[in-house]
Amino acid sequence: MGSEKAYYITTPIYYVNSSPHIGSTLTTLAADMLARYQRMRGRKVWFLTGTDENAIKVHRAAQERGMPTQQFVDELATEFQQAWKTMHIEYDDFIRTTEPRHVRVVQEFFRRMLQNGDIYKGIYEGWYCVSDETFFAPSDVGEDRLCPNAECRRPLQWVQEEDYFFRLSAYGDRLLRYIEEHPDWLEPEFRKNEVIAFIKQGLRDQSVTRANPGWGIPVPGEPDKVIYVWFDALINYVSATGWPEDMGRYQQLWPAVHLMGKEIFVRFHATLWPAMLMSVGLPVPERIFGHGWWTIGGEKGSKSKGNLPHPVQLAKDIATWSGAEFDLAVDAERYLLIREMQFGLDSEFSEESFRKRYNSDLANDLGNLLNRTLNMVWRYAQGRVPQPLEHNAELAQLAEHIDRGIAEEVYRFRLNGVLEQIWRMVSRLNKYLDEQAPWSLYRNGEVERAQGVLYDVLEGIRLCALWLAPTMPVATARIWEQLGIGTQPVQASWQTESVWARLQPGTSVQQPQPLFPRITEEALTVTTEKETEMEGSNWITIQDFQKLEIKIAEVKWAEPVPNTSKLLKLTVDIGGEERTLVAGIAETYSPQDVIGRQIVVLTNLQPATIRGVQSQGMLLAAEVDGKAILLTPDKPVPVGSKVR
RNA sequence: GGCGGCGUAGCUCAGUCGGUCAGAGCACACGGCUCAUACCCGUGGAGUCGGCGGUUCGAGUCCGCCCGCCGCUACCA
Repeated sequence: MGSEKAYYITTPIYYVNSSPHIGSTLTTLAADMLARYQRMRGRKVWFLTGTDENAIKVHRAAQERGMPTQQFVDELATEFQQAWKTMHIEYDDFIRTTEPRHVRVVQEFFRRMLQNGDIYKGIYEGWYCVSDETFFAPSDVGEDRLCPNAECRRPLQWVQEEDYFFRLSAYGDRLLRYIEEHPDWLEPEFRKNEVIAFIKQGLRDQSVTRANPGWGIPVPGEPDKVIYVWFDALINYVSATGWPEDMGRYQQLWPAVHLMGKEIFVRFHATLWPAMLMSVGLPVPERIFGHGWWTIGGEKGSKSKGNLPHPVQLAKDIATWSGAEFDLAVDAERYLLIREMQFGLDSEFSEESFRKRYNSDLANDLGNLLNRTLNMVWRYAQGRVPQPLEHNAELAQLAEHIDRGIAEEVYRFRLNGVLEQIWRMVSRLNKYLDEQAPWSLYRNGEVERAQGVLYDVLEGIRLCALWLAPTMPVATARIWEQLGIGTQPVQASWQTESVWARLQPGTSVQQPQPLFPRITEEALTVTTEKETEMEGSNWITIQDFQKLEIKIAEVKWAEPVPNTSKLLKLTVDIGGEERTLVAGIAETYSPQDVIGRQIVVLTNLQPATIRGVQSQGMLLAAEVDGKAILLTPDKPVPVGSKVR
């Protein structure tokens, strides 16, 4: 690495309690795209991702599996690395918070902040579960004061623990001033406003240590305490630079551009982290961008709900639907994940719209363009790149505009906008072919003119592939290969290659080979049938049904759950036993409406704490336009009657 | 509750300082082409720009109120 300041881009370090999902894939993919773009533009780039391994929950998850914690995190870190490799994501560094290089720096941060008075000793109070060795926020604890962990449910203790605190409260004004003076620092804009509102309401000091549960980074000089997870995790961005030992490397890298999901933008990346850096005397990050989520039915998709595909599985699906080679299906997925999302906002995930987009953009527009052009090159120019007739000023100018447009979109993190820019050229080329109709020219004996048109289109395709390389590194390499170019676009210099008429006449092109075969209805039907066979149908067996314990209950009491609009807390009798239920029926029913009524309750559902209230079962209701309509017995029945 | 945002063609959304802003893409219909992965190209529909008032010569574009939806509101990697 030279001495010039690198483009240092980061993703959050991912929590190793499960495998990569579509959310972490989105962040990492976006970072990969930006890193590849900057690299092609000739900047030194350092792309960092990694895993967060010090959380107490990780330790517990390992213990539950009867596995040494280190081995557990090793395996999950490997899983992340493999997933990224499969998705054609190429990072420069993968940091793990259990690594000594990170632990040292966290402790150094702690020491410095203790020294300058920003960390002080205080009393942390909270609900503590002895069994889980975990603190819970008051908002997570129900009135029953039982452990929110559904598998635990033991009584919690109100404990006071001597802990260290970070004087976050002292940084509000400095943060606000910095935000004001650097309008592009936090993006998107509407989230910046959330940060401002958050800071303006007043910042509170933050506890940064916990009693040592046998896992985590020890507090220097106090082995009975560990650094609390957020304080530890955020520092990875600096510890990966080699600070403070390798100041040369640090100076080339820091500050970084941070990319993350919106859930950890406001409080952590845009508030706590910059304040920590200010305290230690380091520059704050260069840019901080929080993107939206893929949603299903308006809610954040999650693996536990099983409603969003696993990224690798989605690539396999695309390959199956279309018949595309797996690596090209991966690139197609990369394209779709970026193209189908307004990067700052949430986007609704739909397989169908992914398929439509695949067909219209990749198969019909881009793929078919390459295919039809090469076909004509073989027919009308003996499979060699022909001579241009004259400089095509119009297309050359369009290329320049798009090049500039891409730079602008990249700066604003509008990654879908980058792709929209490129499609201006794809569309123009398809149209240009129709306008010029080289097949007619050839038939009329105007061979050179026909060939000139083909040159222009080939050149346009070459540029599109160059521009698309950060998004689809493998597919664009195939395109250049088919054009007879001996190098890969990802390794090309944007500056020298993003210029009209770089394509060398005379070189042999390859026989056209569809990169992105269309997804047809027939293929889809076959796939669906296959899936049905493989996964079993949607039928459940009578045994499955018998696992459900459904009873008639009587509502003894009902009251709204504070600070919610949809929730009622119900106390019900299920036949000699009282249960508390949280039900989302407040939009349809008031407490008086339901008290005394008989309802249908699923009584052996795993309890869950909702808004601080533990719900010990689920009331059954019909859903009409999103509102709940209660199910009740046709005539009064003994409370506790089984439903079957 | 407080702060912020959104509600524009069937769908997803653009609309910068108020005056060709009533738009794009997809979908649909019709037409053209035949080099191509039944592709590509062209044309079209018309939507009270959430509702009601107001400011203005003129308002999706500013102001007020109302309806609906959403985000943030501290320890959730």
